[in-house]
Amino acid sequence: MRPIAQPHHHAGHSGHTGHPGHTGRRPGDSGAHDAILLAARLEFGESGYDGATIRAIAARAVVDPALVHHYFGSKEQLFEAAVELSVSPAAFLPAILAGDRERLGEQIVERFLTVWEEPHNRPVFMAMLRSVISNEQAADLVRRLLVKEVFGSLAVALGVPDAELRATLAGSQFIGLALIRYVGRVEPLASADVGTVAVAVGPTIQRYLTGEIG
Amino acid sequence: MRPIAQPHHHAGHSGHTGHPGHTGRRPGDSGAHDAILLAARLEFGESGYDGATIRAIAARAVVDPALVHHYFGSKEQLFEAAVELSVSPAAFLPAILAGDRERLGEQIVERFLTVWEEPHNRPVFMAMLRSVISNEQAADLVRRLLVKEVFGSLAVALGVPDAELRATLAGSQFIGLALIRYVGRVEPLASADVGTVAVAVGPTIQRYLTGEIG
DNA sequence: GTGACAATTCTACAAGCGTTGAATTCTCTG
DNA sequence: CAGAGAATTCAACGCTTGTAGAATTGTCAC
Repeated sequence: MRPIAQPHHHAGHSGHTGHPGHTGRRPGDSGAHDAILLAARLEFGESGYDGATIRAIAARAVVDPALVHHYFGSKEQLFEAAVELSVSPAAFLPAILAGDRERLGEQIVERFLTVWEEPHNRPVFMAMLRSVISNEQAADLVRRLLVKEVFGSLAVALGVPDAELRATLAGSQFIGLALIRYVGRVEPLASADVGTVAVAVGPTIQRYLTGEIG
Repeated sequence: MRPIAQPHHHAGHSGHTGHPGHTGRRPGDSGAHDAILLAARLEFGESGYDGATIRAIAARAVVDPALVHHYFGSKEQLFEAAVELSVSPAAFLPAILAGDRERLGEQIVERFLTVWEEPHNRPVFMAMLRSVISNEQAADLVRRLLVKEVFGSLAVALGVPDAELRATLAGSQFIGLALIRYVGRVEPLASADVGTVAVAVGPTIQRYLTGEIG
C-alpha cells in the first residue's frame, strides 16, 4: 500500500458553503458517486483488492475511469469508502449476552448469517474477506478487529479461561463458514437455510466459547 | 485462465534418448529447475496466483525470467507444477477409519495439522489456499477435490445421513483453521501445539461427521 | 579444437494497470 | 443570454506484467 493521499475531490479551495454537500445528493443529480461506490463493492467483492481494477469498476458504473479518481482520489481510498461498515459487530454483544446462555452459540451463528445474508452488506463482507487474504497489510486490520475485539471481548465477558484461544477457535469456524458458504458457494452448505446452519454450527461455537476445550 | 499451452522445454524434437531425463538431474547440474520450483512455491504461497509474478519468482531463484518460461512454458503451468501434491489426502482414510471411532475427529485434525506443519509442503498448501480464494477458476478444483472427495467419501464411509452437509461443515472448520493458524498467524492459535489444537477442534469434526447436527 | 546441444541471458513487444491534467459537456444562477 | 462551476470525458504518461525469439555462454563427445 502506498501512503494515503488526499483526494482533490469536487470541492474548491474553501469547501461547499451554501449548498448541500456531496453526500447529501440533491435531486436531479445523476448519482454517479453512489453508482461508483456500489460498483466498487461488487468488484472488490468478486475479485479482491488487487484483482479489482479501477477500469472495471468504472465500466460497471458506466462511467469514465477518471471520474472514479476525481471522486475518490485513489484506489485505496475508494476501497476504504467501499468497505465502510454499516453494522457494528460489537453492537450485538449486549443483546446476545442477555439471552439464554445455553443457546448463545446458536444465536451468534444466526446473527452472523443473517447479517451476511442481507444483500446490502454482503458485497462489503465479501470484499473484506477476499482482500484480507490477498493483501497482507489489510489482514492486520480485520485480524484485530474481528477476532480480538469482537470474539475476544465476548470470551472475556463470559468469564472463561483461555479467552484468546477460545476467541480464535470461534473465529476460525466463522471465517471458514463464510468462505465455504458465500465465497466458494459449496453445496449443500451454501443453500441451507439460516436456521439449519445455526443449529448445526451453534454447538461448535458454544463449546469453543464456554465449554471444555482442553 | 488461458488455454493450457505446451512448453517448448529443453527437449529437442525426439526427446532425451541415452541420458537421464530432466527430472533425473545429473551431477554437476546447477539445479536451476528445482530452484525455480521452490521459489515459485514460496512466491505463490505468499502472494497467491495473481499476486506472484514470474519476475519475482525468477529473482528469488537468482535466474533470468525467461528461463522460468523456458522450463515451464507459462505461468499457469508453473503453478500446476508448483502445487503438485506430495501427499494424497485420501491415502490416510483407511488408517483413520480403522482406528478408534470415538477419537476419529481428533485423529483427523492431528493428521491435518501434522501435514501442514511439515515445512516441505506448507508453501504448497499456502499457495493452494491463497490462490483458490483470489482466482475464481482454481476454486472449483480444490472445492471438489478437498470437500467432496476427501470429506465426502469419509462421511459416506461412516454411513451417516446428510453426508454432503456434514462434509462441507467439516471442510469449513478446516479451511478456517488453516486460514487463522497458518495464513493469518493469529495468536494464540498460531503457536498452540498440534495436540492442543487437535483436542480443541477434534470434537467439532467428530460431531460434524458422526454426531447430531439437526 | 570443433561441433552439437542444453542452459542461460538480452532485448523487446503488446497489453493492462493506476493515475493525471486539460478539455468538454452539463446545469443552475443572475 | 451569459457565465460560473461542477460533472464528466479524452488522451496520454510511466510502469509492470506475461511472453517471445534471438543471441550468448557453458558443457560434453569426438
